Amino acid sequence: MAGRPRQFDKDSTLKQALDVFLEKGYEGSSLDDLCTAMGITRPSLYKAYGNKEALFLAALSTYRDRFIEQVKAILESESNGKQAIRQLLTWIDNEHTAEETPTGCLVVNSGIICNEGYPQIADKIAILHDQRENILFERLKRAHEEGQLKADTDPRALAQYINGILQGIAVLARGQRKPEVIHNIVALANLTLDQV
Amino acid sequence: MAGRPRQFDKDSTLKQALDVFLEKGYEGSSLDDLCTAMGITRPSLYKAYGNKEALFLAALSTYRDRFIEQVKAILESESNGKQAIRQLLTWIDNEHTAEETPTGCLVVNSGIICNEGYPQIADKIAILHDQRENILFERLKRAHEEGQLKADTDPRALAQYINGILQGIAVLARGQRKPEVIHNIVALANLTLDQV
DNA sequence: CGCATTGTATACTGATCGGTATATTATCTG
DNA sequence: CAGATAATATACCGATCAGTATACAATGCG
Repeated sequence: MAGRPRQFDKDSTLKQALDVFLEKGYEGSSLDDLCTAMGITRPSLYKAYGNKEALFLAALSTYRDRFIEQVKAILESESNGKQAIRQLLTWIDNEHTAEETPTGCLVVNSGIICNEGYPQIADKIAILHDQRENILFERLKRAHEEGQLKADTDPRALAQYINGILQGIAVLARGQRKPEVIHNIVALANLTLDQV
Repeated sequence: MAGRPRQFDKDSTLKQALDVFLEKGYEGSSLDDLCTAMGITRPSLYKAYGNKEALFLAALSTYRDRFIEQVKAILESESNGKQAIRQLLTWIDNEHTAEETPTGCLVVNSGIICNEGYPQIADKIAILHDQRENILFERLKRAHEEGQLKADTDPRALAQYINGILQGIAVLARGQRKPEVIHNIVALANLTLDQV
């Protein structure tokens, strides 16, 4: 038998929680912060999501889904694999320099803090890192097979390199650095792509 | 008139505090954690360092000093600027893959967490980031002037790129990733250096 | 309507946080 | 030794943390 219906939209409150986590990090986001931003009270939050860690994991999942969806779309938008990676770098550049608030990347930010003391989060972060690398790898492997990369280029190593570039950019975007810095990094990463 | 002498070595306890901050981050390191690792009690810590934030800033300074000293030595160990950067990348690689505990880089780790809520720390982190970039820039500028880089290469942009690579590696080193990943990134960054 | 069910609001819990007041201990000076 | 000074140890402070017990409000079903 159904009782009183939930008086908020679970997806939109989750999105609001995600914004808080992005800005303040996992430990830095208190339940007061979260409840205020989500416009609900603590018992409602716990009924809907379980606890703080489960809420974070749920937010992390939506973040991952959004991110991977966009990355896949970009990687498939170009028939040339190398060109697809260049598009990805440009997109990441815009993504991290357009916004006002320097939030960086939730996966990178959380991976730095939560590797100890929060095993569930650490495990999930590790999986997300692997997923990212693998998406890049799959696309580059195809490019390699299609002869768009040099024969002696290792698609796995190249995927790890691009992934590393993305993480370096995420760190810089978290600070209040000038957008120019990220532009320059992307430009030089593109130089690398000329050689593989 | 001197009273009771301090019963611990301020430098060595600072080093122990640094290890805690490296492992657990600023917010994640409680005073109990710090006092236990340092082998002193809270009042002693406050007498010697002021408070938690001042202790962290002091630890950050020693970390900076150690880091910059080593970087400068490496950058000056080679007469060729490009070769010096390659040495630096190799050193960073060893540094982040040799140790057992994945600590990453204190500047990178702290910059991600403390950019809001701890203005003093955020300011210092920003300065340290600039210092790092400038050390790389100075060396690359010299290399440029000595004709070791292409005429149209911008030493500033290249310094920012290398700095970004170092930060990406620091993120990866913080996780429990395979050393192979960092090796591959360094190898591809070296490819970039062939082109500048 | 009456009842079961489920979400919401208020107010609270024990634990832990950074920081400190008080008292004691150890040193230097005279 | 006596007194001044400074570091130590114990025990505590208010604030905040994540999480919850209790009471109330809103729905569906009969």
